[in-house]
Amino acid sequence: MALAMEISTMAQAMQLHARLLKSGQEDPTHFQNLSKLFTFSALSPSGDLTHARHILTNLRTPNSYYYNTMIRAYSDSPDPARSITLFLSMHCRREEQHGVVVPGPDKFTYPFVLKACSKLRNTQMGKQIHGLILKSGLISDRYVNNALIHMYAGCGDSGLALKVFDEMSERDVVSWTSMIDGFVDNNRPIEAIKLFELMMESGVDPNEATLVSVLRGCADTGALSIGKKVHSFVKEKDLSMKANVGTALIDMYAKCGCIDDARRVFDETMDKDVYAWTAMISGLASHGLSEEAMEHFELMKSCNVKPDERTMTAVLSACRNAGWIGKGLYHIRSMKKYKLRPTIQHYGCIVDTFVRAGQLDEAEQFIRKMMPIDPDVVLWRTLLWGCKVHGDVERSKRLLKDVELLKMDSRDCGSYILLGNVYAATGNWKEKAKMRELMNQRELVKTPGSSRIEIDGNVHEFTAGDSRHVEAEHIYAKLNEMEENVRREGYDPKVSEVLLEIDDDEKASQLLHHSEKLAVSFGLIKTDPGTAIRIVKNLRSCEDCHSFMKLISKLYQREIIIRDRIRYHHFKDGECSCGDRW
DNA sequence: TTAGGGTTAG
Repeated sequence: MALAMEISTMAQAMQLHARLLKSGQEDPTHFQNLSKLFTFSALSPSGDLTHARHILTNLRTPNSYYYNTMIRAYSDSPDPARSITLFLSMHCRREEQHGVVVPGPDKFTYPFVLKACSKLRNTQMGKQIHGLILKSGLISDRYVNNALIHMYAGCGDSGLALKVFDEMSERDVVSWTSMIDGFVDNNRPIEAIKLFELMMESGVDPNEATLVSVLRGCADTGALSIGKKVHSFVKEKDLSMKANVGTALIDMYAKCGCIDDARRVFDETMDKDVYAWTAMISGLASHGLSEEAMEHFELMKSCNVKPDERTMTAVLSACRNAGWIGKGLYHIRSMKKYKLRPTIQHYGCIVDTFVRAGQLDEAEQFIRKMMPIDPDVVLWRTLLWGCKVHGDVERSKRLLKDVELLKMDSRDCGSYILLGNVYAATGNWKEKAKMRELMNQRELVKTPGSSRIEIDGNVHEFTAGDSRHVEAEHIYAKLNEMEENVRREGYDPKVSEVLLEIDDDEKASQLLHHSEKLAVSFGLIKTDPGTAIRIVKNLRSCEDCHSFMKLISKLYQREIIIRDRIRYHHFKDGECSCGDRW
């Protein structure tokens, strides 16, 4: 016991360990202490992995617990590759220093090393380890399978993740959650929501993690009614107080256009941390409520919650949406105070603020002279987009020469398309044609715009020019009919009747979604603003949509709210709250 | 042992 009390620092432990090794004595108390110290240094957030590794290296008879714990610690560290290296030494039963034989991997080893593969997005290694698991006979282990799902999804292959999930004989809540989360992370939120529903039908009780994942899926698709159902579930189970679920709810409501509900959840959330505050600030900012967003930021600081990089992005985007250049500059400078280093996103917000205010000179100077880091394609594209909007042909020509956007990221179709548009705006049709040709040569497929809409709890997804939806024929027929009406008579109020008819007969027809046709927006007229927001959320041709909404709000004398990529637009009597900068 | 909240632009 005396010995146990003695060992309280790593140095003492090392010393004693060396002494004991030398004398050949083995004191069980000592090893118990060493094990405790090892676990502490490997697993506590303040732990020192070099110490833990040192202990492991010097053990005479290391058991798999030590190795597994070390692999686990490495997989959570900033350098997960070490986790794989150590795993390989276990796999090869490689002898470490002092002739110590390394234990082989067991069912605890695999989940940790798979996590490292996921973090490194190393599918190849993940697949090889999957092979080893098959050979080892551990493939029926639930934990191992759950980790495999997570690994494949984390590496961007939700198909393989689903294969593992499907082939599992016994699934638990973690299996379901990992798969749901994997779908969300791989931009398949509709499948995520469907799987969640299937999970409920199967009688598996979701936990907080599941709810958080499915709420993220709802936020991505605008699936408000499912989000609301989840919220009721949260209330029933009395989970709403938890900050993680609260944050997911705030984000979901804000992204579905229900800022009041977001505020309500925020007020109910106990122990608001930086995540919850950031979700609220960013939601307010995207709803054009910049003043309130800044008030929340001040309030957050007065509650002793320190902002992080993401909070600052939300704050800067509030400044951007309000057109506050001075404030934006003030806040990006203030980041130093919080020991935060501005990233390209933060600088991007500032450049965008200049661009939106039409201060293209300032924007360019800022990129060239004020930024301590190299600008990326997105930044140059923001400026180029500004040239197009503000008709600064000379600058765009100069930028095209100087910046060589295409070389910076030759796989990014957005640049080609924007450049093509700029050339077209300057009347340079030859160059525009060249862009198209270049895209073809490099075999770039134009990423189509896509949007999703929820009807009666089902989320439908559409891709521009896509005709795979089961009701596609009807939908496109109606779209064409409406488009014809518009073309013939300007705006035709009969359109709303057509829509009502569609609404009664076939629900699917609300899914008027995007093609880059104006007709897209018609579906909003007889639906609530929340639906309107959700439909146009991903619209590409915002300019068309914007002018169309002005027309509709005037004709129908009602308020319409839509959201483009940056903010919400409130149309009243044909005027938009954003000051109509289109 | 495994899963889990907030960011911009396009």
